[in-house]
Amino acid sequence: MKRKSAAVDPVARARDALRARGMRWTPQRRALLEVLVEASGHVTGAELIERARQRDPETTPSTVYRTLDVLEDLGLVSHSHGHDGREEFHVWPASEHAHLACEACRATWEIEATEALAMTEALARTRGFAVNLSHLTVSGLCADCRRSADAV
Amino acid sequence: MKRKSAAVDPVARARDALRARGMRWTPQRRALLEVLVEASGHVTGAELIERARQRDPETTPSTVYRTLDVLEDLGLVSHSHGHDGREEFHVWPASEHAHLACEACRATWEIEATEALAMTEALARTRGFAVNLSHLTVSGLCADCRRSADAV
DNA sequence: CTCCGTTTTGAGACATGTTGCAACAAGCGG
DNA sequence: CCGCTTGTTGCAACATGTCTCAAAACGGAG
Repeated sequence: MKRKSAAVDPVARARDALRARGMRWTPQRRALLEVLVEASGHVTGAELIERARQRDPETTPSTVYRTLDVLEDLGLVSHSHGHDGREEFHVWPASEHAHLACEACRATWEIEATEALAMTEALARTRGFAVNLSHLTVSGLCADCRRSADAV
Repeated sequence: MKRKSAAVDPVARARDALRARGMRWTPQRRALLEVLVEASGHVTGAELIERARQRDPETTPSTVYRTLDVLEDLGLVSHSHGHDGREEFHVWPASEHAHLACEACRATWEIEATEALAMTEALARTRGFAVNLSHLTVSGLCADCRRSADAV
């Protein structure tokens, strides 16, 4: 008998977190959660809508975006903006981190909190500003693209 | 006789810069440039379209955005993305700088290159990554909003 | 001044989100 | 099991950009 433990199954944990806040567990939210457990790394809003539609073609964008907002409040996803401003969702971040994005080749990397510490601490000290690291995307040119640009 | 010196008038300088690259000087570009010389600080794309329409109601969005792209190539404007991903244009930046944006009160500040140096240098050293500081917006909570949040 | 090649423009479709509002339904209490 | 209350959904309109393509026009050559 394969029964999932509520403490381990992320979908069940999300459900409990919602209920604990007086929010509701709906088929739409369940569907998106199922999409999310199968996603990894970064996904755009459009991709999530696309995948949710494969399960249920009735899926509407506004519900997806609203659900993502709720899940972000719960800390289950976080979002930042790519170099072009499009939203990118990061699912179940193991640790808080920022992103690095190359404007030329579009590759991205993660910047762990420790690596950004010098800046976030400086801002906290001099301005009392609390940086939202998860939302941060640093763009520029990666080492490879920089070399290519020099060659021109 | 009030004649403008080409070396001083920013609109004339933009015109020359365009021509030097084999690009053309059109009424639409001139109109946007005139809007820009009267703008200061940060403006969103929508605001620029709005203002350009006050001069010429025929102004179309695609032309405005394309012109802004061209002017960014020339270094006359730069753009970054606000906390919600919307474009924000910075006109004739005196110096390269990043932005700080409070997610709660929407206030913004500028971060001079020296202040961000610790991070940009670290990324250059460890990853060979060249940060595009002008495009960078760091979001989070400012000192005031952080206090308010604590109070809740 | 006219012609021509090339760059720009404008129109409209499309992409990605956001928002207001009326209808719906989750989950609680009887 | 039935109704209520209140959180959610879906629709449709809007907001902000981007892209394609034919038509217009800049600006240099003749």
